[in-house]
Amino acid sequence: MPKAKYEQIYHILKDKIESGEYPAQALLPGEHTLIAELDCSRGTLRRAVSELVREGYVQTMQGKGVRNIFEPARQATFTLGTIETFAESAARNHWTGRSEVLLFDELEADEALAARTGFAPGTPLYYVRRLHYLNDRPLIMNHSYFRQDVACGLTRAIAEGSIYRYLENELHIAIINSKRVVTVEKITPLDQQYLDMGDCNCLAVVSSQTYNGDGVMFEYTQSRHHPNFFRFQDNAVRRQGSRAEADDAARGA
Amino acid sequence: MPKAKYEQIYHILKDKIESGEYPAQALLPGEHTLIAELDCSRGTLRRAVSELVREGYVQTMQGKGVRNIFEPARQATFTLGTIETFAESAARNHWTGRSEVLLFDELEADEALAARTGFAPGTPLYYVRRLHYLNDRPLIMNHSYFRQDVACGLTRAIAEGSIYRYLENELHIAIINSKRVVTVEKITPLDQQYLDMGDCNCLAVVSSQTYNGDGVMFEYTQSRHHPNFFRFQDNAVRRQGSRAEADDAARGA
DNA sequence: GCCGATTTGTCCGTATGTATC
DNA sequence: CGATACATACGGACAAATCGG
Repeated sequence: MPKAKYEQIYHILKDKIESGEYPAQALLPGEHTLIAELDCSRGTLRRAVSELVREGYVQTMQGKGVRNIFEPARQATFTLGTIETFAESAARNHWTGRSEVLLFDELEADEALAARTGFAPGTPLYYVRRLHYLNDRPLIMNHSYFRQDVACGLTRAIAEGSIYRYLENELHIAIINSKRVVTVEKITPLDQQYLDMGDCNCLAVVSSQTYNGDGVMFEYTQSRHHPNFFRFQDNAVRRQGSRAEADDAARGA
Repeated sequence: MPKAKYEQIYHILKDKIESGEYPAQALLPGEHTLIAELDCSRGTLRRAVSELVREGYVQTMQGKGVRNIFEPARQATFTLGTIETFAESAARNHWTGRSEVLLFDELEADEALAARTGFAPGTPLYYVRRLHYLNDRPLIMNHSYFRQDVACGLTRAIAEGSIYRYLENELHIAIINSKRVVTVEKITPLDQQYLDMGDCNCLAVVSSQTYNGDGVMFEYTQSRHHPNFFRFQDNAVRRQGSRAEADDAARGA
C-alpha cells in the first residue's frame, strides 16, 4: 500500500473503474463531489486523475467533465504504459519461466561497442549473456553490460540469481531511471542458434540504458524477444493546442 | 509558443539542457534559484521539471537535487516518448514521402473484425487501405476503420488528402486520445505484394484506437511498418517505493 | 446571440514531511 | 544535529470551455 495520498486515491478510482462502479462511457462525478467523498484537496485529486489519463482509463475535457473510457477486455489483462516483460507474460499466462547464463565475461568497450551502448571507449565492463525460457521454450536473449566501477564484484554466480537484488541490497546502488528504445531487427546466427524462432527471421529488440543516483549510466542491456512474446502498450493524449496536421503526423498518416 | 506558463518554462529548461547551458551529469540549480530566475511558483516549476523527468532529460532525487542526464547524440535527433512516425522519419532524414489509397470501402463489422478492432458487431464502417512511400519505397501499409456515424461523409477523395483535417475542420470532431499497442507480426501475402520487405518476413504493427470528445472509439487503425523504419523511445522512471524484485520484472530479467 | 452556472485548467502561497549531506 | 533539497498536501483565486435557458 503506497503511503502517498494521491497514490491511494489513484488506486481507489482505478479500482472503481475496473470493477464497473462507474458506468462505461459516462462522466465521473465532478471534482468537488470526489473531493468531498475522498476527503482530499483538489490538487491531490487532480494528480490521481492525471495518472489515469496517462494510462488511458479516462479522458478529461475542460467544461464537460471526466469520462470513463476503460475497456475491460483490452486493458484488464496486462499492465499499461510499459513493455510487457518476460516475468509479466509468464505470470499472466500462468507459465513457468527460468533463466540461464550463457556467458559471463569482463571486457573493455571498443569503439563499436561504445557507439552502440553509450559507454566511453575503454570503459571496463562486465558482460552477461542470458537466455530466458518460457515453458521450456527459449524465447528471449539478453546481452547486458555493466560498468565494473559501479557493479563491482559481480560474478557469474550472482548473475545466475538476481543481478538487481545484488546491486541494490548489497552494493546499495540507487536505480533511478532507464531509457529504452524498441526496434525490430533481423536475427543473427547467435539468435538462430539459441532461440526457438520457428520461421520468423526478425525479432523485437529493447535496448535500455540504466542510470544510478549519481547520474552514471552503469548498465546497457539489449533484450531480444521472440515476436510472439512481445507487446507494448501506450496511450497518446492530445495536447490542448495541437492541430489536425500534427495529429496526422502523430499517427503516421 | 504555448500560452501555459508551465509549458513555457518546460521549453526554457529543455532548450538550456539541449544547448549545453547546464553541464552534463551535473545538478541543476535548486528549485528556489530557478523560481527566482524564471519568476514562477514552485508548483509551476515542478510541473515543468516532471515533464523533463518523463522524457529522460533529468532525474530528480529527494535531498540531492535535479541531475541533467541529457545525451545529445541519442536524444536530439528525434522526439521522445512517442512512436517515430512516417512523417517524422521523413522529415528527420530529409526524405520525401507520399501516400496512396489502395482501397476505399464501406462495410459492417463482422464478429472477427469486431473482436480485433473493438467495434460492436454490425457497426457500419468506412475502410481505408493506404500505402506510404519513403523515397519511392513502399514501407508502411495502414488499414483504417472509421465509424460511419461519426466520420460521416468520408470519401476516397478526402482520404487521398488528410482524413484528420476533414474530421476536425469540417466535421468538428474533437480527437482526445488514442490507445496504441505495438507488436511484431509475420507478413501476410498482402504485405508481401505491396511492401518492399526485402528478405524480412516480419514487420512492426501499431494498432490504435482513437476516441472523440463523446468517449466514442470512432477509429481503429493498424499500421504495418517495415522493420528498418520503426523505432520507439521510452523512459521508465522508478517509483519511490519499489524494490529490486519489481525492477527485475520491469526489465524482463 | 448573450448570460450565467458548471466544470476542468492554470497559478500562486504556504505548511509540513522526508531524504541527503 | 542543522542546513538544504525535493515530495506531498492544502486552500484560494482566476481563466477557459461547455451547456442550457
